[in-house]
Amino acid sequence: MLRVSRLTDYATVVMTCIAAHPADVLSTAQIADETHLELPTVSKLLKALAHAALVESFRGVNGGYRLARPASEISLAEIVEALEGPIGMTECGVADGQCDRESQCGVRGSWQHINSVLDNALRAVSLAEMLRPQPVRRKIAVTVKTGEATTE
Amino acid sequence: MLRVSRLTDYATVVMTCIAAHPADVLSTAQIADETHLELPTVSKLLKALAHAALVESFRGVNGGYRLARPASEISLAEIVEALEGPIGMTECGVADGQCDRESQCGVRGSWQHINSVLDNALRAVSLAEMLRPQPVRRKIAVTVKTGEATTE
DNA sequence: CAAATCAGTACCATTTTAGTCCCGATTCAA
DNA sequence: TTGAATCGGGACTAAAATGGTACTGATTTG
Repeated sequence: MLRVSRLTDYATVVMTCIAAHPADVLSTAQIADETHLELPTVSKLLKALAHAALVESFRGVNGGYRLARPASEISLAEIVEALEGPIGMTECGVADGQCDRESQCGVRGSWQHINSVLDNALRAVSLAEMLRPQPVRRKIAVTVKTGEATTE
Repeated sequence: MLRVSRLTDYATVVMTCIAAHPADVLSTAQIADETHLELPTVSKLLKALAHAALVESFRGVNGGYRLARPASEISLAEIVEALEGPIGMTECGVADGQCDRESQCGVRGSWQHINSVLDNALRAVSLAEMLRPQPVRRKIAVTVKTGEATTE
């Protein structure tokens, strides 16, 4: 599918929700309420985000979560990594022993290049930017179905 | 996991295999043999690729497959789309009715930006480039686990 | 006509994902 | 000191996607 998992998608929503209240410690229940996500799901997400040190947790009666760093210093890449592990589009090891053909190497190299571009893009977007209502950059991908590479 | 499916990975290998024999019509069996992939799997891949008009098929005794266009005019994006449908990392519709909060819009916009970057990168790589043994571009992504954005 | 080969569909097994639940640990407050 | 609120961690289940297989039919060549 070439897309991020739904939980990761949710995680960005949860993070922006927390970032929208920089001064407060929000409980899981509050966050679930604001984001309209199920409480157990939010709980699971927050555990992963806390584990990645993107949010701070506080136990006890008035406990909850808060950003571990300013929103401007948290990148989309970090949120993705917190939920899905290291960023990379191919398994690289899967097709290992089977393809010692001449063609294989080129494929590997190309995929690694794609990985690098994607990684940089994810790292360049901060949580603070995601907070803004419409931080629309001009270039929106128009996926042309029947054409060839239109951008070249 | 933010990665392309294994079949898509295989498809790039199959395509480079065909591209390595520009003059010939290769049967499914030959391709399976060269790529060391299972024959039924290769067959399935080729059907998808033929359906997307990336390869031409020929029936009958000496039938098989051939590139529909020169390798230089086929992009990685087209191969990915042939196997996985339109490129996009979020479902955009999933979190639709539930998040009319202020934060939501920014998240959407940011993901669309990422999509656009990825789409351009995939479109910029041609099959011909994948054929070359080591077309390594310099920037290889080093995914640092505990640091923040190191590439910025 | 027979053999080779692609086309299409349907099917199954495994893995992954999403979501839920439970119980222990911690903190605050009465 | 007791109890309520809240996080922490793990186990568990159900559903979906994925990868792989099998079967049947159509087409072409000789």
